[in-house]
Amino acid sequence: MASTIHLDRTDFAILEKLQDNALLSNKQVAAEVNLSPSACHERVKRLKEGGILQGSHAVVDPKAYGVSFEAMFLIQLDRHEALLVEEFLQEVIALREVKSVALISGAYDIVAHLRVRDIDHLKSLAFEKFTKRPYITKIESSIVYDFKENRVQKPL
Amino acid sequence: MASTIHLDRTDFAILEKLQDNALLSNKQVAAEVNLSPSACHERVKRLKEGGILQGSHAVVDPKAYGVSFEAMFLIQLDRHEALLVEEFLQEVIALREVKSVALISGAYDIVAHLRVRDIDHLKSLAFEKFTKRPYITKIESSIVYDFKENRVQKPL
DNA sequence: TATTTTTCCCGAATATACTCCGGCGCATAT
DNA sequence: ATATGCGCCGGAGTATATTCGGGAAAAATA
Repeated sequence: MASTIHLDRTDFAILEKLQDNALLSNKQVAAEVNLSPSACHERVKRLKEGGILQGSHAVVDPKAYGVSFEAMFLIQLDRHEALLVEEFLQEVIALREVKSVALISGAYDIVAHLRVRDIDHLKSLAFEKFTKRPYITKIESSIVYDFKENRVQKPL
Repeated sequence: MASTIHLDRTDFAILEKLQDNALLSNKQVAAEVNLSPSACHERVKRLKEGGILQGSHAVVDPKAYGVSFEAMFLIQLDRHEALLVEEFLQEVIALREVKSVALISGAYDIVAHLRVRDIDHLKSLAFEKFTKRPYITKIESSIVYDFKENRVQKPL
């Protein structure tokens, strides 16, 4: 079972390297954590099979897709039927402009992170894909001036 | 220059595969986009050199780091001196609990996405690392019930 | 303490993939 | 019609991934 796997210092070192750069060759990772390639390979294999290493993704310049800036919508819903909310989240994440969507507690219910071409695009997105919906009470639309992300986790 | 590179359908197909799974071998990608390995390799090389393919990162189960849930802080600042804000963002993103931080326009100024061990951890994080700061007017603290992310971009 | 068991490492061997290069075909321009 | 450039292919050599067996060290057992 996944949760029963015990991770030692070396495992964390491997995870750190691969979170930083998933394209490192097994040989390179092995060298950086002072292991032979075969030993390192076995660990990585175990981490994958144990569900610790869940995948890896290339990062592509959004400009290549015509994105010029990002925005966020802070959304309030008038009622919270679980089914309705789940359906909404599904529809939202299916939009190509949506980078992420979070369902949260508090004054706002949903935070959507968007990638858009220009202001007109943002406008039409807001009005045609969001505002229209009857169960949305309020949308606070924000431009993202700066966004920083930690792709490498560290022990808490 | 990077922005002058022209991407065709095949390039986008390659980008899509690698965003979905950065560990695909060049051979596999080539097969999926109906190209010989050498031709595919040349394209990937060009995409990297052109700054389109910016890197790739492994995704690790947060539970491995003792994370049990996520939270968000919606933060208001009382003044917006650029230098102060930038410094704050730097300090925030440097925290191991912070997954991402966004500086936005509108009623709130900053959205921080956090990974925490438990409620006590969230509490201490809020009070010791955020609330303390004099220039923070208000923090709206939210639990993240659900979070969905699109790791594969599609043309707008 | 002696013995068993487990865990984890290494090195070698094989299979597979990367990488570069020469040449060909097609589309476009002259 | 001919020339030019661009992108593709296939092959050869090299490097890497992956598997396997065996051995050392630690942990558990008696």
